[in-house]
Amino acid sequence: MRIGELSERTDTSRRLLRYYEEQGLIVSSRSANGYRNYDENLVDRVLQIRGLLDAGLPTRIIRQILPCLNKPRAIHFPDATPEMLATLTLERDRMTQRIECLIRNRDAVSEYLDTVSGKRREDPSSAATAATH
DNA sequence: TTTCTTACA
DNA sequence: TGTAAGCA
Repeated sequence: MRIGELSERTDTSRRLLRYYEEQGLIVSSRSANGYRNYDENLVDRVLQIRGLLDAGLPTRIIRQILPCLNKPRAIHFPDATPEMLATLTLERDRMTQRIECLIRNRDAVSEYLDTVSGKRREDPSSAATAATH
């Protein structure tokens, strides 16, 4: 498929798709006219990349861990370099921190919402206590 | 019309 | 990342 279709199917701008390719996150072949040609499996790959990006991982990390995320369970001890395991562990822990922070903020927002909907205007300003990293 | 590259905001 | 220019 061409960039337009991949863009629509992944809800990602063409600009970003070209950027991901430039960063080595995805690959493509070229048609005679120079147009990029993407494989079907790139749809899921792009979606996963965006997920990782949303999780806060920088493209350089994604580039190095994407290959091991694709071939999970398989006992590929041979290519599991200690550096990679270290970065994966670090990133996982960062994700955990983000999740915990999100949970606190969500609960704070919920509390505020409950207070407001309950017509409890006693002290709305102190209802929600937002958490920071 | 769609995509391409390059470059600026 | 968006957008614009100038091609193909």
